[in-house]
Amino acid sequence: MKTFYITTPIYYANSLPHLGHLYTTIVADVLHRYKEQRGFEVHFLTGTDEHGINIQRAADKVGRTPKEQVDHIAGELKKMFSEFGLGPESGGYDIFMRTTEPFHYEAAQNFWRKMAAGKSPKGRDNVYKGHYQGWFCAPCAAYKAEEEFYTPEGGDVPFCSVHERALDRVSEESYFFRLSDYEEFLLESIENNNDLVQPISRRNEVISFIKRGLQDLSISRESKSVAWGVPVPEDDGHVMYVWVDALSNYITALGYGSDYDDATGFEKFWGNAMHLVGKDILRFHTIYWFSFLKAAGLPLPQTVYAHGMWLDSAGRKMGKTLGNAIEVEVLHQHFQTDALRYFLLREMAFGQDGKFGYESLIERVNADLASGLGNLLSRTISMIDKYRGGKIPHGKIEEKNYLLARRAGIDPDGQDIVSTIEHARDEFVRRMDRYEFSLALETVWAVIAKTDKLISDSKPWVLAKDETQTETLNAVLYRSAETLRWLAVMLHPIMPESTGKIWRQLGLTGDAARFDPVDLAWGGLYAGSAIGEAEGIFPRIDRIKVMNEINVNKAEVGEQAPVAQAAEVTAADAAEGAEKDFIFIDDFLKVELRVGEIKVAERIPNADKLLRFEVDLGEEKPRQILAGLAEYYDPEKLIGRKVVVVANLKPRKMRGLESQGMICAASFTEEDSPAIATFLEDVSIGARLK
RNA sequence: GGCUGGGUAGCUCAGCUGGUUAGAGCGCGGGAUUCAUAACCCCGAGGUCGGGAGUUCAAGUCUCCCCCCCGCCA
Repeated sequence: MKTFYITTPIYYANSLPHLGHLYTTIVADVLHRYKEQRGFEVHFLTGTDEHGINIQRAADKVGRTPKEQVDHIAGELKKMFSEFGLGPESGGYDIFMRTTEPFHYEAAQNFWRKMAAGKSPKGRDNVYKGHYQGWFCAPCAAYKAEEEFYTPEGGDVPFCSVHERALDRVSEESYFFRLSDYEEFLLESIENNNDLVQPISRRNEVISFIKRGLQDLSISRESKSVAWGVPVPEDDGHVMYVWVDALSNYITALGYGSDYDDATGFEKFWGNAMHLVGKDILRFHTIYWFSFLKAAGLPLPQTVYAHGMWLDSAGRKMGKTLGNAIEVEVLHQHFQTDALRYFLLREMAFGQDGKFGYESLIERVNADLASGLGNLLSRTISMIDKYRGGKIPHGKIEEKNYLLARRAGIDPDGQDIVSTIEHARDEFVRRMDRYEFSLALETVWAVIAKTDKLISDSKPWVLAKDETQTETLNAVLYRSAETLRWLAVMLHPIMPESTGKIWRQLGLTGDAARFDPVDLAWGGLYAGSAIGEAEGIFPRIDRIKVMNEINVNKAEVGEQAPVAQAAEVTAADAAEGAEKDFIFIDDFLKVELRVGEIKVAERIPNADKLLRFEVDLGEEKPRQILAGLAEYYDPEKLIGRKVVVVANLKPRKMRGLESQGMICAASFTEEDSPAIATFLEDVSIGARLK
């Protein structure tokens, strides 16, 4: 049997689980299920990397031992994975690897011994002892060259330019790996094999990095300065550099180098391995890892694939400082796992960066899943129930009825739909095989659209009233149901739970997971079989409601939800004014009210109330205006709207953004929903109100 | 600074080796319809394809210059 070994990185056990962990693991899980359908015996590894100075420090900080710290993080990760259906109980990962396992110590040491015993491609010792002097960034877990740090004014300790914090001075005895002898080997391996490092753009970066020249790598620390690690064999005074220890996990977990055997085996799976990594750790997984493997006389993996990062909806990196991170807990509370899986694979062109916004997630769920796939299932099941008593009709049309079918706009022999869906299937498989998930899903959705059109065009509700059209109606219903069967098989890796529901509603037994999409043949749905009970698989999400819940939620989760001060006109303000004396026209004219068109409207991360607008007042460029309307309006729906703007209001800053004016809205009380002032007639942008 | 990749409809993006009126999805406006999760179907609006120069019968697509953005540079 063909085998496939898929790995996520083992996640560094110094921070709590976040979207990045979830994303990589979901992608791995999708590939895992897909490859299984395609007939591979798959082994799926994830886990935690638990050694190193950072762990030691993180543990010290919270008063735990390193082991307690890593147990805690590993536990949190497992918990998250199981909440999202990625645990072994849901058919997810096969092994949760932890580098503190005793067998890993033994195996990692054997891996080291093997490297040390061998010669480099240039015939020198792979590992030698020397002296290391330099600066080390603990958060990066990397030594820093001169151009990678700077010394702040008045200080004498340099700072890491990535982490903006002090580097550690390291001056000690160290083992080195003869990386400089591996340039040719690496270039040859990578350049001659397009699959080895993907995507191509990343591969090119790795190549150009190697071409600039490689230096030998320090691969140990004295244990008196870093104790939390795997001891260097035969030399307890040193522990291995975390990356040596961590990378080797991919093989030690398979039983390499120890007696440990989880019934899978190195020989069996190492021949076809794929490492999924974030682009930030690509170098370690290519240059270092490939060289280590070569040094130990082991073959390279099949593929190392570097995926992109999720940015916030404005395209910025997510992080604690900006407070714009997507909360895994919030996702779990408000969204189905399958919907999230779909979104993650559909929204990001795999390999590139992607933007993640709760609003776009809701939009995709509503448009693609509820209105698309879910609705197609719903209408199909409902019609079979209503028109055919819940039994799948046969789909054949006799020749004598061809004319009738044509009259209803239906291709009589169904060849049309069969070739369409076969073609889509081929395309889907081709794209999945190239990890083009987003495109693969687009292909499937084109089939959904086509099927919806088939139904709308043939109008089953009309056919149902015409006895001569019995067969035509049968054919429409059958084609739609059989198409859904195909869709369930194709989409299974992405949405295992929902496709199971589709499967059962079609009255099928067995499991979509067991079908290889390549083997799908038209006609697998048996005429006469009874459909299952109808059940909505993707409920529509009320965008405004859920967005508000999410904001409240985030506040509860502990993120500061700063009081958003809105530039809104309230009745209270107005009422106060009303008690005063009359004003003169001049007073009124001091207020410059102008017509503006909303060009951009969006929520501000973490702000419950504020929306950010860009309003075109016919000036050189649109003005940025903030208004406290987020609880009442869906920003997207406001784009293009003409509104009244107080144009000469003194600009002020809110949440760091300057508001250059005010959008007028009316409301009775503070609690009342405001209504934005608008025009019924067409009016030019920039026109003044008077 | 060096090297990549890119700047196409309000948003996200397709547009291979240059060839008739520049496409898709979402959003927006209108129509039609009722099997369905206010879903589905049809029609429409909206782009001087970053700017400039050039090659060509013909350029989003090739060349050069400029501007801007992303990534990599232990």
